[in-house]
Amino acid sequence: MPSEDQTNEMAEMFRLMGDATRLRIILACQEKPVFVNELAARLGSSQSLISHHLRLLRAARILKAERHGKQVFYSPADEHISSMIAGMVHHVGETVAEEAEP
Amino acid sequence: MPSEDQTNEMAEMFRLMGDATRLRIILACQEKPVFVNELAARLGSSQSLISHHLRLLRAARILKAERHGKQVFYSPADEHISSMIAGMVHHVGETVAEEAEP
DNA sequence: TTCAAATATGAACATATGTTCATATGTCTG
DNA sequence: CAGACATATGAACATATGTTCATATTTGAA
Repeated sequence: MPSEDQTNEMAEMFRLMGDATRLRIILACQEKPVFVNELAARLGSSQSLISHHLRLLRAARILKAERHGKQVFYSPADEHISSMIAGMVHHVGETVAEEAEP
Repeated sequence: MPSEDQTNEMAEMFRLMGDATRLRIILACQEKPVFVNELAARLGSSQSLISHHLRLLRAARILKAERHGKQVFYSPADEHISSMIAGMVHHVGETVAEEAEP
């Protein structure tokens, strides 16, 4: 049983992953580092919105930023998070499949 | 890469786990089934609040309800969710440890 | 240095969300 | 059936949160 602080930190992590825009950002960064404008283009969101969300994801150490010239590339900061995301992807994959079967 | 529907469902799951009260409810139900008033007592929250949250967790199939007489016992509805929670517990355990070391 | 490109930040706003209070519904026992 | 116990539900409210618009900051090139 996790401590109260740990529980709060977990909740904060989940909360950050619990917004569709933010989750899409996270997913988009899983394969290879992506820079901000590319994220905005892919997700069809404004650069400002993406940047606001990236700040939160950076602060929570879910993503890390790396600058190359004018562009800032974002990638997963933590392997645990990544594998948990992968687990959830797996989960919804199976859940949807089960519901469609009978 | 998950579909848009799957992404939304993932986000919804994470969102539900992203509230401290709800996460505590989920954690409390992991070991053995717990009934509503016991949850309220353990978490120091009102019965009403717990019940509201339980409804959301039921609807998302994170917890399932089972009635025994007057009491309704709640337990994990899905093993994937449970193992993901466990993974996150592990994660924050290690993260806190790492930060405390140097 | 000056300009443009890329990203970050701040204020403002509409909406979503957690909590409380009151009350309804369901269930066992006398 | 009546009454107590356990849980569920609805309305109301204060606050948190996602998004937009405007603007600041940083970086590379001419």
